[in-house]
Amino acid sequence: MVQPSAQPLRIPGGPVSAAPTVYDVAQRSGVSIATVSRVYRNPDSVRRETRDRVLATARELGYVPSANARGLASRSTGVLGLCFPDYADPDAEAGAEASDDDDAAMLYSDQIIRGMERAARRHGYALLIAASLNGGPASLVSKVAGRVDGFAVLARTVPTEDLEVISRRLPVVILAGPREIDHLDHIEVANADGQRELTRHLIEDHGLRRLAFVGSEESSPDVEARFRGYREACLAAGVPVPAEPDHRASLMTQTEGDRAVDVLLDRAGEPPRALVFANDQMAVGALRALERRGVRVPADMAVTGFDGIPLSRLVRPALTTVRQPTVRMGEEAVGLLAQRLADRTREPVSLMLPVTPVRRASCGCG
Amino acid sequence: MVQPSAQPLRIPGGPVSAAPTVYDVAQRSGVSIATVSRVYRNPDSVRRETRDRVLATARELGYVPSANARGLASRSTGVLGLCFPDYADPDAEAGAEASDDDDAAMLYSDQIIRGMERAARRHGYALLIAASLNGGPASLVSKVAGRVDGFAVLARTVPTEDLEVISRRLPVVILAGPREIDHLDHIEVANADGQRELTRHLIEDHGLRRLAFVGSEESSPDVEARFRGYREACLAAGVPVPAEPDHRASLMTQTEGDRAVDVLLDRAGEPPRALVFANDQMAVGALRALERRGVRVPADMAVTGFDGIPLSRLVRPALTTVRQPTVRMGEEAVGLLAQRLADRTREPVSLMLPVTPVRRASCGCG
DNA sequence: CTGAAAGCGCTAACAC
DNA sequence: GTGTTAGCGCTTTCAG
Repeated sequence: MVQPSAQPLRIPGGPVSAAPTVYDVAQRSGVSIATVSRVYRNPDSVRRETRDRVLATARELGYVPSANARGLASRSTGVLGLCFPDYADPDAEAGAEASDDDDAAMLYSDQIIRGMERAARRHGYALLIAASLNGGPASLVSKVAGRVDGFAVLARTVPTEDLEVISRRLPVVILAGPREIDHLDHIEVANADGQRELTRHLIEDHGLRRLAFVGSEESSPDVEARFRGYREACLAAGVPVPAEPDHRASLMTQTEGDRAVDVLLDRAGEPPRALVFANDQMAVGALRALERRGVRVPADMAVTGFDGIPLSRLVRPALTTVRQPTVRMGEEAVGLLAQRLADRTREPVSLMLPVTPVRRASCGCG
Repeated sequence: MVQPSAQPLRIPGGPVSAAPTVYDVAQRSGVSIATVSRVYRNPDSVRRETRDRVLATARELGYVPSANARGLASRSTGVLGLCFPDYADPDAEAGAEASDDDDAAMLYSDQIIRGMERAARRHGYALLIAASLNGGPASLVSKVAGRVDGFAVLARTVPTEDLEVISRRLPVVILAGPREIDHLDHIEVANADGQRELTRHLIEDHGLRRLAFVGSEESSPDVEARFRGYREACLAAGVPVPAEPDHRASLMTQTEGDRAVDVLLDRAGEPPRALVFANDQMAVGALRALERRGVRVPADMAVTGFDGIPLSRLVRPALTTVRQPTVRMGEEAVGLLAQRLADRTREPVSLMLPVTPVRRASCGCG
């Protein structure tokens, strides 16, 4: 049987010809492009017979609807986005290679991706993820923003000014960190609460009263909040309340945690009995430094971190820390986006998610 | 200062007016739309002065380029995709909630996402991820395929027929499983090698000669390959070679692993000394069942799994298994896609990635 | 270096 | 049920 109008069929694997469009399918199956469109968008609105014919030719031609054209015409994509910074702690990567497997390198962002992916799936959305890499005028932003119905941004990934502009066009939710723009939806975690509770535990349950807090040089709202919680616990327990962290690391990496130990223990005066780090990475580095110096943990020195990264459980002694609800953050983010997509006039929401202290060996528990 | 032509500026947070387009920016900054376009695509081709003016109005208007329109016009998106089945082992989810944290629920697909995300980032692509949920005629496919420059599919996620059609239009790489379509790029893991080595270890290093293999009812190429490796090891060691798995579970879940133990141990004849499961989930379930029955692992019974999921390390005794290079699979997938995008005429590639046996307590090691 | 004009492939009213 | 007709917002020659 000879094909009426040309449109030569292709041999799979051969060079690719121009992709067939609704027009090709329509012409070949003897209907209008509108009908072809309907077959894909709302199958029931087309007579069964017609539909089958269209689907058959589509298949025959290798027709794949262009989501771009679709999005352009319908102004919606069915995709949610996530932008985050290019976290790449060289220490972490190195540690992972040496480690038993890949899990140690699981990052904060990976967990959020997991949460968002699951939630997005439930809501019928796909997820577009992009890490900032710095490019042209509106690189990351234009890459994601123009392609999704709404998206989440990890704090400080996108310049506030850009966010301001974009958020005028589509729903954006800010994750972690402070609410940079007050009319946006926002999700943060109870940093202060977590650090306060952990510190209280050290002081009251373990009877430690000489503590040292290690923060970061760079001002970070998260770290500040944690320090605040630390101070509150000291205050409540009648322990001297420091005005400043005992040490500020230049980066919150393992190497810097290691260095912090040297700084703190070589300082004049009586050394602390507990090292409270603002994140797990530094605490892990500290564990190594202490071992090297022959300081026993937790017998001679308690150590705590913050975040609850997988690595915290793998090190010996296992690290006492405060776990952030990362997966849940991702889920909540999708929830907020979905809600705002449904009602743009809704009042901006700010969620504070609870954290959970995890007591392990490094503080003397377990 | 009064604005010349209307285009009212908006108050952040207020109701959203129609999004500004190149036309708005062009008109307002006194250039043509072509120039606006150039400013974003190739900044150097526009006089600095003009460019700054355009960028300024763009910002003022809250202009965000539409990636859809861009993709439509330029036929490329800068996005790679990943499709995978909606793995949702109820057992795993439940276990995770009870567990210390979220890591236990890290799935195979999550690891691959990690690998692809990192690699995509390095190659300058964003990643679109979508789990199959079954929808209209070409649901998953049309959602992803029309939106990306190329994508990876976890075996059996998309009907082979659909894949056949789509792969005529854009690069596709098949992950794991058999190469359903022989002219596509393909990545698989050395299932047989891994299982053979693990089995050899059980027989030669631990002196076990009465083993039982648990596969799946549903025919799965991965499981078949693992069983093949198992048989090869038996053959090489002079142990009786079974024609069929000793048991086939209906699903490869924890519950079924539990059931398998009952079936195997309540069978007439001498019970096995080692249980070799085709995946970790079942092995974990078996561990629980054995404990309940008072069978000591590994003293009375060795147990092994396959996959190397995080949970395998968390259970007690820790599970001996074979780790799949999941993250690397994701990375390689991006690599293959990037290469094919650069040269469509390239010969199809099939990669076989090595796996690594992980000896832990459940087989008598560690 | 900049502008004009022709699409890219699809959806969405609105007729028939 | 199905066809017609406009765009959606941007890129891309081709002129100037």
